[in-house]
Amino acid sequence: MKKELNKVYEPAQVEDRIYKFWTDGEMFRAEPDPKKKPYCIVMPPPNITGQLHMGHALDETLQDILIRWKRMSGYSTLWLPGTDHASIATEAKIVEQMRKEGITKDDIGRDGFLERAWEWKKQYGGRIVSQLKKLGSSCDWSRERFTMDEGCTKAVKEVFVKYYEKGYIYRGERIINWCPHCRTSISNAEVEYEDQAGHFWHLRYPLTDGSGYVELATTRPETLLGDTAIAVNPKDERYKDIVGKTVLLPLVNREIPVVADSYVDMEFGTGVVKITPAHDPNDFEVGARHGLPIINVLTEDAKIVDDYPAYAGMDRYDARKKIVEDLEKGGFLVKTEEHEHNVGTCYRCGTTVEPRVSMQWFVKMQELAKPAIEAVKSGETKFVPARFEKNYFHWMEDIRDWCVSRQLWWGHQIPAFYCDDCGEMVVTKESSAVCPKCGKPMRQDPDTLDTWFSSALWPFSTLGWPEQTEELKYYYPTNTLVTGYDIITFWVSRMIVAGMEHMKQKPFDTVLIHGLVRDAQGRKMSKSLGNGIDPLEIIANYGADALRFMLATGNSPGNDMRFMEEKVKASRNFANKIWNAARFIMMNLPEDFEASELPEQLNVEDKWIISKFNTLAKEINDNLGKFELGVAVQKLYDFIWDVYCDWYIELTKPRIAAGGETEKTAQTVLVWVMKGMLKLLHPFMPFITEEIWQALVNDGTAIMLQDFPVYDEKLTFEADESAFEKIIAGIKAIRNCRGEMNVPPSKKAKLFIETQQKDIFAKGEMFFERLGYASEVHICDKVEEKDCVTVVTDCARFFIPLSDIIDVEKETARLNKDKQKVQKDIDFLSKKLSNEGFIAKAPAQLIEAEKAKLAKAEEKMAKINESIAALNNR
RNA sequence: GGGGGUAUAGCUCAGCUGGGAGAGCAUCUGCCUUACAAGCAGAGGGUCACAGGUUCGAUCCCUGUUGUCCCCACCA
Repeated sequence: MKKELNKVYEPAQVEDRIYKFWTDGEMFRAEPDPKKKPYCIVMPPPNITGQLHMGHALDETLQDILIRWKRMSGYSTLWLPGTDHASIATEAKIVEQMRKEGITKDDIGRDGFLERAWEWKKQYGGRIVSQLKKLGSSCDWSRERFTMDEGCTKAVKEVFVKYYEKGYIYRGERIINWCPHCRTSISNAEVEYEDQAGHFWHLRYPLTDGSGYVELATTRPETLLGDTAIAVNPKDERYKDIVGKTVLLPLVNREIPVVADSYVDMEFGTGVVKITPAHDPNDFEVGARHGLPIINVLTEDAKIVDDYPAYAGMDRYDARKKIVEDLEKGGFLVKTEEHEHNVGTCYRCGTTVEPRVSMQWFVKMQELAKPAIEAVKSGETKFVPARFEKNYFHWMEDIRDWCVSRQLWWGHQIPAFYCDDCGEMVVTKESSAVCPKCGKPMRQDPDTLDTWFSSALWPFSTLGWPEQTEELKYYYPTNTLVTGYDIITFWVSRMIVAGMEHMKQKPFDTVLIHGLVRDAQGRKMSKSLGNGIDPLEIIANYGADALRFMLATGNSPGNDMRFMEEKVKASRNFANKIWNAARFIMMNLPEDFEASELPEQLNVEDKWIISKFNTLAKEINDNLGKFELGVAVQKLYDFIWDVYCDWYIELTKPRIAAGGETEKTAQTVLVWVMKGMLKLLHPFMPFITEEIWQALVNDGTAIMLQDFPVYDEKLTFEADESAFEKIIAGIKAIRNCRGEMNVPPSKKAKLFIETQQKDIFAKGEMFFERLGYASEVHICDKVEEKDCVTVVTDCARFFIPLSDIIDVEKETARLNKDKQKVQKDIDFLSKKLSNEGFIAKAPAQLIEAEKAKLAKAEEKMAKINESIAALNNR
């Protein structure tokens, strides 16, 4: 049954082979199975432009842990992978690539561009997928999807038409956020606001009746070209007289009215605002209320339009400078102040967005949002941690219409068609349309849809919707969505909206939110800072298991974490620890060893570890069920390292040396617990656990398809567990004492144990020899030895004759220190137990436990006193 | 302007519904004990930010303060 293992675990020689073993065996495949319960996770589709980064690594790791756990727990488990076409990001990449070749989009036209884009997708779209595999992701790759594949495209059209027919989608001329660099509209969610240092220019506009000037302030003087009014608050006494008059717009010499609008804040600036409906969302509103004309002064790339020859073709910021100069020359500039203001930027490229009036498609969100809000309010869908529900509600309850059209070519082209002759418009799922009025072929809207429009449908489009597939029936609603808090608004909210509207059911029951992986200094990892860490490099150096383990450890849902290489190293060391534990077991197993059930006859230490393992299995399941992956992994670490390796393995060594039946039992228990630990650990460290499993069990089975350990009451041995803890406490006390006295392990000494519980300690004799460095062990009612170091626990005194190094003074001091500690315990406990309130109100179980503790402490105190007295009487 | 996170050992962080504070790394002391020096056995180190409150009992719940980080918001 056994195979030789290398001394050091080398992940690089294992991982690809194991991954192939899984995929060759089609072990990630999921099929609807009426005999099983479904468990489904749809993977947040990474962008095809993307390279694997730490954020993905964390996201994937968490999902894979859950999926592997559920798979082993008997669910029909589908983890559905895929990628996102990422319209803006991908288009930008291709445009950039073409720029290097000296060509533009217009040179090759829409079809030529799309051809290039698909080519690009073919070439790079698979890159991120192969990187995901390196992490050990157990997705059903046979079901891999792409947001622009046939099925998703069908779903997108279906939804668009349905929304349109129900009146949820409309087309209109609105002021939207425009990115002059990406040359497209973007939605509110895609704008990031940041404070920027700027100026506040105070200008004066002359009244046309010659009665003076009106002073106002602006942060954007270049938009003055598009001013169509100035506004004051109707309640503002200062300006009562000028409302209804007109002013002459400087530089442009256009006569524009002074209007009264409550939007104007009297306290701010001069209480007068210039109104530029085409370039400011508020001004747009004011303009609409007062019927003001909308004058657009900027081109798509934020240059001044040709209508203003003095500035035509100038970039908005150059124009700003020139206009301020000209205003100054003309005597219109009163003063310039420093001013910090909040500026919207494009979340993709960081360019300052330009509010711009244009014809766009919108989704009316308010009605659609209601069932989505209700789904979370009612607890149908839960966020973990729950606090993110507040973010969600905040966004949803104040939701604006969603601008879904993009002036891009890479994406789902809007299924709307226009007749150039009569202006008729048709919205249809068909790929072409004929004008119902004049019978002529219609032209499809050139715009594409926001990337998030298709990802909003991801939980059901990937399962086959709009077809009623078996998969859709079986796996929808999906179970857990794992994602970062940064895309709750972009994606999570829109999936819930779409799920409630089209499926009439929530898309998933839990949203597990994780934080960001930051660098060691706590900064965001970013390209511009160059502080990103490549997960693939970490995998190459330490192994995927170490990276996964590190990402799962010491991390709680929703909180950011720092990436530190030392943490990966610690995880790698842990992997190595298990590796060597397995190696130890196997090198001691006989050639003909057959892994078997636990024997009837078990030693107390066997029952001790089996019982502890049983508790562990229960807790791991509990923690995973509550999404406390970090807690679960910590418990596993402690059990494997401290309980199994540092204690149990050491305890088996004398038995292995002894041979015979006790050796055989030890081997059986060693293997039994090891197998159980490997199974518990497998979701976290899939590769090494599979590799060890293969070597240890060697019967062609895969650990990833084994049953996950669960609590089994037959395996709990409370009495044996606590009995053996007494032996451990004794050994620890002896080691502690020897350690303090700097006695090396090689210096063995006799050990006399004085106890009332001889039967218990008798079972530990060989352990006191091996782990307590005793040359021989004597257990008795009363020890009369002289010149002994004495060590005290609550149920025994340990006498170690070390006459050559014993120092009465030091020994007394040591015992007194011990005594002080115990006294503190006694004080604490007796105070607590004499508190009437405590006795009256604390749970009875706790009171009993505290009483027991006090009794033990008092017992220990008596023993210490005895020892001190003996020392003094020497 | 609203909303939220966070404050725990020198560092990075855990701590499940309130019942004597934990890990990793770092530091110190012993150990090549035939699975592992990527290791073993020990040690030191914390008024759980501050001030109140609830409670028999608070790191945990409530209020306020301070520091820090984030999200949202139309103030020209």
